[in-house]
Amino acid sequence: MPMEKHFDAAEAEPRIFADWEREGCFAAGANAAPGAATFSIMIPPPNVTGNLHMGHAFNNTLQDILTRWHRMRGFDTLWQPGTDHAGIATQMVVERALATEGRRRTDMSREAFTALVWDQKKRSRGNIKMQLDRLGASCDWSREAFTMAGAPGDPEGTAGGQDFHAAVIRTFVAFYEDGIIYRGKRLVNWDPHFETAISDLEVENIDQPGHMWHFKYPLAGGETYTYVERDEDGTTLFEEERDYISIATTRPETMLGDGAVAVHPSDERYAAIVGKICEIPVGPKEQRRLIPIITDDYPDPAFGSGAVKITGAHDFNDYGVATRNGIPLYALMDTTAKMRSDGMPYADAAALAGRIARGEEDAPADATPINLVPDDYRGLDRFDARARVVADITAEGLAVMVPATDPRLGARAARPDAAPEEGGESRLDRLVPLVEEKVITQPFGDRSKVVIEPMLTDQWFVDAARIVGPAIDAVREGQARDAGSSDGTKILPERDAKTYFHWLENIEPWCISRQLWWGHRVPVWYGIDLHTSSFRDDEQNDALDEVELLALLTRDHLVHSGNHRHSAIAVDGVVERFRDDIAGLPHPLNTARVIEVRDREAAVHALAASLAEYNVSQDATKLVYPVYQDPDVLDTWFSSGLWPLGTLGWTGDPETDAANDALQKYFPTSVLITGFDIIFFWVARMMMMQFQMVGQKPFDTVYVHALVRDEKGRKMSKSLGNVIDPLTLIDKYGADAVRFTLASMAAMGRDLKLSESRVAGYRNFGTKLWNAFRFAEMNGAFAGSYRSHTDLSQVSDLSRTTNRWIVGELSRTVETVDAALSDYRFNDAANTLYAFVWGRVCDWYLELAKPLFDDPDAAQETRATLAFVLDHCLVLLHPFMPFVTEELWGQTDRPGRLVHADWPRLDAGLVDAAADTEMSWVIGLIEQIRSVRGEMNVPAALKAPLLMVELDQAGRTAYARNAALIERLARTEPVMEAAEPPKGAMILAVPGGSFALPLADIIDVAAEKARIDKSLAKIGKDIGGLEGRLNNPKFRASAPGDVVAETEALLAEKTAERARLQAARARLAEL
RNA sequence: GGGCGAUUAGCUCAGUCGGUAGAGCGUCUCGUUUACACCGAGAAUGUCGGCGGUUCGAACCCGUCAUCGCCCA
Repeated sequence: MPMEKHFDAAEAEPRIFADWEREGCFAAGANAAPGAATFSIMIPPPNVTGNLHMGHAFNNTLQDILTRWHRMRGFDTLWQPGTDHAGIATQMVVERALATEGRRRTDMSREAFTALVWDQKKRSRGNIKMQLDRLGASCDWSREAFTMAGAPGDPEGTAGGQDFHAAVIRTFVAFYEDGIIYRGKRLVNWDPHFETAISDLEVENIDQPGHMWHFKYPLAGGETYTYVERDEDGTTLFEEERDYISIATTRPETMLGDGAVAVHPSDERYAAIVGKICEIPVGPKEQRRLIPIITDDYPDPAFGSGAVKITGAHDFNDYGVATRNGIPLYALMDTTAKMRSDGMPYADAAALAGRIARGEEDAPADATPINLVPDDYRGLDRFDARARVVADITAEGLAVMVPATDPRLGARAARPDAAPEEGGESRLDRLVPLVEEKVITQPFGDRSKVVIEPMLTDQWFVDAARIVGPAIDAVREGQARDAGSSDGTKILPERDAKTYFHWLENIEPWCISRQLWWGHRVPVWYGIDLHTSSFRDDEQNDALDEVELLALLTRDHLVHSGNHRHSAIAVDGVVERFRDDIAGLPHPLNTARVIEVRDREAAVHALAASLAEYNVSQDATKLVYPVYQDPDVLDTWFSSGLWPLGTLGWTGDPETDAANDALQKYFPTSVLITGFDIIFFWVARMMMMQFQMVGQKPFDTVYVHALVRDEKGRKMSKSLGNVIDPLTLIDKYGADAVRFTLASMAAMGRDLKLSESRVAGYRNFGTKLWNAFRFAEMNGAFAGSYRSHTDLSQVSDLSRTTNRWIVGELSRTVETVDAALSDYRFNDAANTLYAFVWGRVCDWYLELAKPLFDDPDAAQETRATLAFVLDHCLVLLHPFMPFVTEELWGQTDRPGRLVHADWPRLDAGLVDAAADTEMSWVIGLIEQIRSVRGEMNVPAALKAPLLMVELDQAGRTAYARNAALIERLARTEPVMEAAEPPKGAMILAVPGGSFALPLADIIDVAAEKARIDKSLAKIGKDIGGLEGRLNNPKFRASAPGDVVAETEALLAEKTAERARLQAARARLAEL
């Protein structure tokens, strides 16, 4: 039964994929040759609740191409799949679902909530796998990893043999013990929507139209100074007496937390008032806060008024100024970025701040308890507060006023008025508050899309600068490495290594704590520090009396006392250390049992209760020392930073790890394929973390790919609505077409502009391949004596040039494809295959083979050659188009599946130069005849007579050996010799001679003249150029010999061709 | 403001060592010749962004300008 005319992708792909999986074709080590080298790739883990977009399709296609290529070559291959737990994103998914029922996460316990997230994880994990399966990704799912596998609450335990959680926690503890991780109160990027800190990488700075307000900060005590503005030459431009300093700000609501006004030390305009005190022009009049005017290098004298208000707790630049100058950091907002309503009343806070500003009192190390939000602003959203502040200051007349026509007002500026006589009333005198319209860069959370608020909070940080060294060195070595060496890690394309270096060499501390519930909980436990100045064992009698107990019990004391803290992989590991902490306490406190409680509040409670009970019972065995775990979780990237080790079941225990075959075999991994957008997020951090934990690089090579854009070159985004879902494309065109499209466009470091017509084109390519097989089958290619594509003997002694030629072409193609894939030039590999399969095999070889099937002497070897060549097409295309190739492979009885077929190793001796020359000549002749026929409108059905006018020996031999092929493909009668072409015949100049098509009654003489004239013009131009070069003595002197020889040969050939054309033209002129 | 990249056929892009520019798609003409109309045959289309330099020779190397994009601040 003949094959169908098309490959039915929708039917075949799921079936084929299921076969592969069922037979374990993708298992680590499948098809490995004995003693084979390993090849391992770790998938960049997608978000477990996410969906794969075009970028993932691209990324995974490239990984699959490399994986399948190596597996067929007999490497011990592992492609490790898995997902990450995506802290914020996943918590968001579950919280959103809760919100539809009107519930919030805080309505339930942390355990109950995370149980819901685990459920969600279980539900969505299959989605990613399904999508990768549809793409044909040959991952080993039996080893599927998850960045939170084995964490408390994981219903699947340590599936896949990896306790990823343990690896993450162990790493944290190791870093903690080395002091690489530390806790600090610093300004961090705070996401008010998710109420968590995020790292600077998770912030997108976006330019937006905004405003800059100008306000007057009055000098305290009615002081005045002369404000003078001068130009570059020192000429006075403007001078006035002022009792204020003018400040520009884009964030008026933060004025409430100002600690100073800063000017540049070189700014002469303000020199007279440096060191003086000014007043923040907002808040209750009777408690106006006073702040000093200081100097710092940060203010830019040319920007705004040159004076900058300093709000250390709400701006990163101001934070620097404040810490350099000892200015207190006053926090103004709560975790949702509303103006604070906790802490002391405004009057007390303002008074305290005043004493600090006047130097009457030292600023506390932690100014957080001081709430400087005036009572009637408390609880307002930050943007509402901004409006209120602006309105209040303006109402009080402390806004800087300008004429309504000031251009800085932007669109709101009044146009210079029409003259009064035209009916306009002059308003030039009218003054309005100076509110500049300008573009301001604002930070947005990449997940929440809300404006990020710099906030002063306690967080955990990785001191990345301490561990960055080996990560930089390794890539330096990698970039410098010679061919064949595997020193260090090579980043491709090289330009991305520059980005990598730039970031690592300027690395900042990495904030790794997140105020979320979903994630690896920070393995640190706290216990209340009872060694405080306010607690004394007054009698020194080593026993607690009631007075002392009362002091301890004072709630305020416990709430505000410090902490002991210790880190270990579990609470058991910290018990002993807490015992040491309390060993120095009075008896019997020093014997208290260390117990774990839920949180700090519970700890205070438990301690108080225990002390109270002791007071009554005097039973020391009932005394407890409660400790509690840090409530925060770790940044997801901290755990994905361990991906290469964690997925292989690394534990950090030397003995266990030495016995872990997979770890020993597949680490370090061969290559990481990932997008440029996570070089910092992920690649750099993996480098740092693997080096720190095991002292080895995680990968030999990092291939960084670009972005998949829409066909107009725009980024695909939900808001633009131009997202192309890879599954939709796969449904429509099949996975092979999608994969081939992506591969063929994967020029290193360049964005892909994806258009559907391109995908359709490669779907057609699959059909072309399909029909080539259909042809082969109809001609019994596989039914004959053909054995297998690995048996070279059947193509080593071919009698026909056509067969020798195509085998040589195949050999060259294999070489080119291997070279391209070795260099990660996926596009070159794909395009080479396309050109070979369609342009050589289908367009020429199949057509040339048809007459050979009718030749009893050639039919047998031609069938074998055809089968051999087509089988190689399948093998070579398999990494790119796995489905259609596997299906075609299965059309014939085979010992195994294509996925495990041997990658070709062809002998370079298969290339036959004589066969190449002969076939080029034959193809050239056929193309010429076809071209002339087409241009002269010779009916396609007409078999044209063909005359050999003159021809050298090589040409005669070539023609004789391929006469049947030429006459069939060019649709000509058997050739006749003619000493002179008849009048009106069309002349074809070929290497070594010329032919004629005597079709005088058909052709249009004028058109034929025009055709030849055109050819002559073109050839004349070519000859002119060639002669120009050869006649230049400097060319002969400086150019390499082979270039000169090549040029001479080309000139000779062109000159001969021109002579033939000229002769033909002369004959036409006789008509 | 700093850094990186791009500019080649109508569109999307290749172009390795400097040696007279290629592919796919699209367009036009012709064609049901027993693999394929998701096809075949043929054709047209270029100031390689501008200017300058190096060179016997520049799409390629250098400088500069223009436009666009990305990253960082």
